[in-house]
Amino acid sequence: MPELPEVETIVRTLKPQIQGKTIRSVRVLLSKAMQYGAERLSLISGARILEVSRRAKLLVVGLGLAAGHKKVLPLARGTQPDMPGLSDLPDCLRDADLLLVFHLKMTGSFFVHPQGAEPLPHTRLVFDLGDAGNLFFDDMRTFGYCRIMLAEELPAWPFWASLGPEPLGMSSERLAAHFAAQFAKKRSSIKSALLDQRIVAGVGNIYADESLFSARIDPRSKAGAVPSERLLALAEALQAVLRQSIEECGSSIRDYRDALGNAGAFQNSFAVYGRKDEPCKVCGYASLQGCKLSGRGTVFCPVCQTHFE
DNA sequence: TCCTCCCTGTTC
DNA sequence: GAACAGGGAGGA
Repeated sequence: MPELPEVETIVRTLKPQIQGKTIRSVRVLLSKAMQYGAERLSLISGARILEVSRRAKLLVVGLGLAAGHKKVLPLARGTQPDMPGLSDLPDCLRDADLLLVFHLKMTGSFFVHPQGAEPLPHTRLVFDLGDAGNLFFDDMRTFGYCRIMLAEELPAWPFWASLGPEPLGMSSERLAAHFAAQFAKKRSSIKSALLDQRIVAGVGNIYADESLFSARIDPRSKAGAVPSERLLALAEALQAVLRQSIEECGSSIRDYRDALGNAGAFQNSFAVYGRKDEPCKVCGYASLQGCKLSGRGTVFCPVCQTHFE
């Protein structure tokens, strides 16, 4: 389940394989995998891949269209730098003619296969890169998607427009202050708040549980009840966990692989995620407790983690 | 603010 | 053969 560190790892491993390459054509093997902009597929033929980047859990590919295709675009080029909703988009992507925006959801993955390779059972999209091979978008559970978008359309996409800040894009003190301001209005649990992409972008089930354990906060605590010094601990813990996971190329549980087919290593550092009924690595308490929050499996140590009500 | 649904492969 | 994995949309 690619969260921020896994998507970041995929960007880093995919980029050197496809940047600068030209897309000859695209095959759509599952129509719902092309969620938006499918009528623009023909424009992509001959497009050059300018950039591969990330925002939240989304992987964004910037394209420069072939000369004959540019004039077909419905909107005039050139974005205002202060356009709301675009402030988190790297400059190199604002300048692209067209964007491919991917959400990998639980099982989306990329792999560059040799030219002419046959699709696999879960291959949903194939980008023919000519001599550079075929880029496969595989997705067993078919929750993932690709959107073909103009940068100008991003602010009108509700999901994009609602995304909160990048947790690694600011100091831990500022992140803590942001948490304090956002959590104060919430009646839900602090874990639900961490998973809320409108509050902070890119955190999923793994890093929510791990950061709350590291900050010694019970995930069932009411978000607004956690004292500010604990929110600083949480901000520091979240950033540390995300940075360490990126360093270790993400967490490989079940099927996650980067764009070179390699597994990450951060799963070996899990303190609580997936360790229900196992002993706490810090206090030795015999069996970590499990519960459901926001419909997500949650694991925590009832001894180490303080409950705030 | 919470629940159900989407989807398929793995585990019990 | 049921339970489980879970991000986000949509509905209660």
